[in-house]
Amino acid sequence: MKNITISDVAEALGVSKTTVSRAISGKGRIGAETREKVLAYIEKHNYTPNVIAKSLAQSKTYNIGVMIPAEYDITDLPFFQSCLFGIQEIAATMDYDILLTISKPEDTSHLERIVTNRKVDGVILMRTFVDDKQAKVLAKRGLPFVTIGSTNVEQAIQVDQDHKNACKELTSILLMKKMTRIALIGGDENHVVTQNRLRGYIEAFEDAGIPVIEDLIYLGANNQVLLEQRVEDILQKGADCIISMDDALCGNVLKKLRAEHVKVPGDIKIASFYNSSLLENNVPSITSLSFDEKELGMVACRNLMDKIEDKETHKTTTLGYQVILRESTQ
Amino acid sequence: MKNITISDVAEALGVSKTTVSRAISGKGRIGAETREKVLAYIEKHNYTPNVIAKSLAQSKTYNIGVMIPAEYDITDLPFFQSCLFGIQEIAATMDYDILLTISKPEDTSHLERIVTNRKVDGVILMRTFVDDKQAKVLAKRGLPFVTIGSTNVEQAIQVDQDHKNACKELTSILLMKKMTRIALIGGDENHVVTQNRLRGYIEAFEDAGIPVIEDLIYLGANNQVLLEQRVEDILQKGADCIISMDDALCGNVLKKLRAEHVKVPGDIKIASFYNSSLLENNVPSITSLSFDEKELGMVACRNLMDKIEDKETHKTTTLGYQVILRESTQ
DNA sequence: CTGAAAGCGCTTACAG
DNA sequence: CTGAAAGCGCTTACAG
Repeated sequence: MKNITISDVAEALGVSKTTVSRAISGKGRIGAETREKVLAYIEKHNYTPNVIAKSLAQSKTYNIGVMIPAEYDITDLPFFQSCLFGIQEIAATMDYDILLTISKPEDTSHLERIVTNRKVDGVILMRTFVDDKQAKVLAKRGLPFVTIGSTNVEQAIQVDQDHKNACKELTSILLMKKMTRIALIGGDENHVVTQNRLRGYIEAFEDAGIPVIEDLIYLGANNQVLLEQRVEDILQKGADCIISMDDALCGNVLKKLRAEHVKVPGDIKIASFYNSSLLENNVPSITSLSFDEKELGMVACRNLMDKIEDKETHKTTTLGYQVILRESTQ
Repeated sequence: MKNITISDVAEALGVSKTTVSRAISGKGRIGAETREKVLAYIEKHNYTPNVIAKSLAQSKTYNIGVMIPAEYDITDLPFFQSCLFGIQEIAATMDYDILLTISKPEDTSHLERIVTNRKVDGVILMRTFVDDKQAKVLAKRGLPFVTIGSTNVEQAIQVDQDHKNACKELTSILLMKKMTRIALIGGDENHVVTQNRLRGYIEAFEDAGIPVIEDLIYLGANNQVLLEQRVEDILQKGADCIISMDDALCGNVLKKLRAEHVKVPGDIKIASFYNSSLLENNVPSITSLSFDEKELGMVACRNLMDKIEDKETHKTTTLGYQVILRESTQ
């Protein structure tokens, strides 16, 4: 039951290992006839190459690392799963596999381990941070990597959804609908994406010539108690709309409003990000920004593959969005 | 910038590669003094072993494969993420990495590829099926593997949550509360777990000496239209309670009930599985069965590691559950 | 306790 | 177009 190797094939066919290797890889000159002969034999005796040996000889692993941040709310966000799906779809077609790592973004030990152990040819970071330790590690090591989300680490190949313009367009529409006291509740301030959304929000006000009410901007709400306080605050300040930066957050906002007997959209309008299944069943239906996460993963992976194989790559790719207006802002 | 190898260390220290290898691995006799010397040098020049070379020499990859089913509702279920988290936590401590593959359970091509390419030392199947192609492939290849969920494939090491008894206890409680027309809406009939839950449901009726109403059992509801029809059916048949086999399903049931102006728990009681964030914000709060997914992943991984290293392993492990009674069944 | 040597299964200059 | 040989960086009987 021992595995058949390239030597076995060579011996059986009376050719050299070199020839067999060439027939398989398609690299180097080789006679058509010889190639056919080798390929036929291989097929018949179903020889399968030992990828580890190939790895060692080529210093390639045919693995890509995918880093998922271990966040408190990770179980709430379908985002990563959809995205991963896209990555895998592309990777599989190129005969690459995915080495998955879940870790806290400030803890680079897992990342350093897989890099040090040379277990991957490149890495995809599923989320970027304002001070991005992981991106820096990769830049320093000189390993190809792409970030999902923008970053100021120069060496990164970036693929991003256009959160800034998405948030800007949403805010503009709300302003057009005569809301002006629009509260913005945000996720982690260390996420680049949070900053981008904020920028979009502000630009919308600027374009409309309406002053931003700084008081209504709340970033970094990361627990239920704090969030409830903020919602109370917002209500007291007489806001006419709340934009939440993700559906999990928005779900909690809605919960609090319900508890306070505040009607949506009667008393206050509501909008959210991601259009995920989390709020799918909410009554009223929730206005939301929608992105294509699977496509995002596919593009990220394709770019990484290109970079690994030293092909030309776009340094930055930005994907679109949809604004879906529903009952909650009517 | 070339990587320092075991030969470099050996040469620098005037010892043999064998000695260096032994100092690092801790295998084989070696003098304490020599070992210290090697270790110190390695530390100072931060030598890191080439895992690929080690792999080739040992025929080990230090990777475990994790197979996630590509299901229509995968984005809805936080289950896999929590479980994965547990797996990775254990794997990392053993210096193993996770090779993740998402694929349709009837399509074994991805699995066969990673096995054929010898990219993993063992596999965890995240879900089992009544006719489990993936488990069969692994059994045939003789690779160590553990299944999350039970299976009739003999070679499998199984780790499961006690869905049968969980469902039985829940049903018993509902029966005790004088509900008897309890509808059961299930997921895919090909999932072993679906069958186990059904068994628990039936046993509860048997134990109570109450006849099961076959008419109220609906398995395989996999789209919204069909589901809505079934809910209409259930209402018409005068059921007093609906148990849904997962929170995504339950969310859709609740949506339909709301549309029909049926009050929960006034007109009908509701119970669900998983106790996930999906229904966290629902009003009324939903009675649910709760499992520890992360623990599940940890146990699965630990068992696989043991199997890979030829240690004793429990052939079957069953983890507990909690019944959380809330407003929806009051 | 230590080392020389073969081996893991490929790839790839180099030579012909 | 084809091959002999060295090399990738480890591990591991075997001998001493």
